[in-house]
Amino acid sequence: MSDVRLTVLDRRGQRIERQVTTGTTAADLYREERGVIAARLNGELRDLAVEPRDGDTVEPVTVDSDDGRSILRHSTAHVLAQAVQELFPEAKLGIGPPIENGFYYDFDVSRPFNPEDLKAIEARMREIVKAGQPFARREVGDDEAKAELAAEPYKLELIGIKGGAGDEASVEVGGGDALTIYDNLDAKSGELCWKDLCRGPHLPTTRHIPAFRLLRSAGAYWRGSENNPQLQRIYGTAWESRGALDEHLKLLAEAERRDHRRLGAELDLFSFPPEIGSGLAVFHPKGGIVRRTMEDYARRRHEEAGYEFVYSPHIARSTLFETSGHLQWYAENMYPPMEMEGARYYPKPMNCPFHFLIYRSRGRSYRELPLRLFEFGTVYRYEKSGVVHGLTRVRGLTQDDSHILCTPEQLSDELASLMAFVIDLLRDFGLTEFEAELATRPDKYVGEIAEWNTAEAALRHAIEAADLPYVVAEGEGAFYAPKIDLHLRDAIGRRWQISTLQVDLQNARLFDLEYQAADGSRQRPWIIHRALFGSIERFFGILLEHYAGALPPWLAPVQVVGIPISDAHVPYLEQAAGRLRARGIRVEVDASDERMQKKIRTAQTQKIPYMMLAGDRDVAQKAVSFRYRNGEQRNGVPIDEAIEEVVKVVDARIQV
RNA sequence: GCCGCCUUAGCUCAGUCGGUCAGAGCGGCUCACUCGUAAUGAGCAGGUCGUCGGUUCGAAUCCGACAGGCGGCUCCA
Repeated sequence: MSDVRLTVLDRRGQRIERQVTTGTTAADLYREERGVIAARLNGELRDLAVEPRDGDTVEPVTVDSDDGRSILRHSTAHVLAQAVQELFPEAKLGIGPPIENGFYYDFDVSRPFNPEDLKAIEARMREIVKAGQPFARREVGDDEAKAELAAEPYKLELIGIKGGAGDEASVEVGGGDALTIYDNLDAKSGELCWKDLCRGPHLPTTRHIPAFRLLRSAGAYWRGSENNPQLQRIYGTAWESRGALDEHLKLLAEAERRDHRRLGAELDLFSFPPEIGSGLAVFHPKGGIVRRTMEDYARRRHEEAGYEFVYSPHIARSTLFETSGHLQWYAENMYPPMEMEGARYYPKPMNCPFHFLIYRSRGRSYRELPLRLFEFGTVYRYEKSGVVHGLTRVRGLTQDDSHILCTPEQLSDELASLMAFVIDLLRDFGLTEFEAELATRPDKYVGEIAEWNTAEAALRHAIEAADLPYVVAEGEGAFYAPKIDLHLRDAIGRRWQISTLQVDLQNARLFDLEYQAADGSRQRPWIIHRALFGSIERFFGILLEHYAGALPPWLAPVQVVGIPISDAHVPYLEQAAGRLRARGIRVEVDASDERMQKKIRTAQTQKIPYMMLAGDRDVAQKAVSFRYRNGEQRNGVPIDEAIEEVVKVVDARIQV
């Protein structure tokens, strides 16, 4: 009986109208197509076992697509949970969703997992994969599900909150529809091996897992709240092929190689002496050069863009932070106060109140607006001990902070040009891929909703004018302002948050900021807060990772190192170095006792852009020989030309 | 802050069952070598084994607290 008419797409997207018999499954439709592990039925992801009905449209989902990988990872998470419960029968199940590049599963266990446990679990998983257990879906009623899962308290809780979709728990119960349980069956006997409450879809069998690896275990709060019990989470990764897994593991190793904490020590850039305190960095001379170069360049660009430079102290009395609302809203992120002369002084967590006082120090005219106040302002924030991380999450940080005060009419244009300025400056640091996130009014907020809406609209306009890809993060704004967080992608595709732009009307009122308008009336200015690097420290760390330590010559602490073939050539190189120095180039001559080969190795590991060698042949030709970071060399370069080459690259701020 | 792991020389790390276990490589210093594109050789110096407390005849080693770090969670520039 050919009574079911279907529109069937193949993996190339070709549509074919087909008539099949009742009971034909998606698996039957794609029997000939390799790598198809699920189907999209009228746009919805389903198991391959699904039986399409008359008029349905069926598309294949291959394991190497985004959806396919998610399904693969979700199924691998199930295999993980099955292995854990077989080895640790007392383990209670939390949730086990796919995530970017992998999956995890949370368990409530009496004892946390250790690395040996992970090995044993992974071994058991391989057996389950090899056994080729089918994933079988069945729908159950709420009461039925509760009875079956009586021993799984967390699953019961999920059933209870079913419908509250949107979080990761929705992977387990979906939103609204009937509950489903997936049974893992013995491939031969059909006997039940394991089951889990799950929305699906899943791979046809565990054998369809080509490659996976468990990565680590860690504590994680149940349903993401620190008020809930802490479960033990196991992270893993799964891929459509052995090769894809290896690629991913290589990327992880590459990320480790680029770790700015490692590079900071290896290149002698900065350190975190425990004597100073957790999350408080010192920059060594070489790191200092990089940082100062970054700052100098940013300073110059800001000057050109009409910013005025201000300075403010690191501490202020409590009354200032009462006015700004920080003590009311932000106290838990602030360092505790110092008592003096009957007053309490707090280290500042933000620069804004100081800049507002500068604005308020005298009457302001609309003719002065937009007024752009800039400061490399060092602030201190109490970060919980567990979150401090290298330069990207510290307790003392310097923001390239500014506050722009403008009229309501200027707001939109100012934001749009600011956005262009931000992107342009970041591009000069060699960053090219940006994404914006519009963070809107949080639950804890001050001010009027109408003002928030105006501010949010202005920010949205700025993003759209800059033609940036963006997402909206509902409720993620600061308590006093909605904001744009700008993210960038680094050289190996990782996402970092950097710039932040906020529009704020609260503080103009809190600080009673005014300007006199053309008609003689007094008006409130709008305020734009913005930090472009985010913080100098964080940006420093991001750049280091982006470049894997091989900074472009204009930022490199040492731009050229002179390497003599023998001692006799030191004076010759010193002379060339002197000429480079006169052109503003940072150059050293390695006059140590080491062999020339060793000096090259040292310069290479220090990632110095230019090695300038000189031996008898070069001296005879009034030349030097270059060796570059990539190992290439250029011999017999006339000194004048060599100098121009370096100066040109540094001035142009290009990478070599 | 929470869970787990870690802390031995400037760095990276050995150190078994609690008893010559204070060790190596790199780095530093000294001497010799003077060399054409990623490690010349020899010698020397460096450590209250994170800190404090406990167990023990005896602690780098076992236990506890604290500090710092690492991986996550929560939070976030």
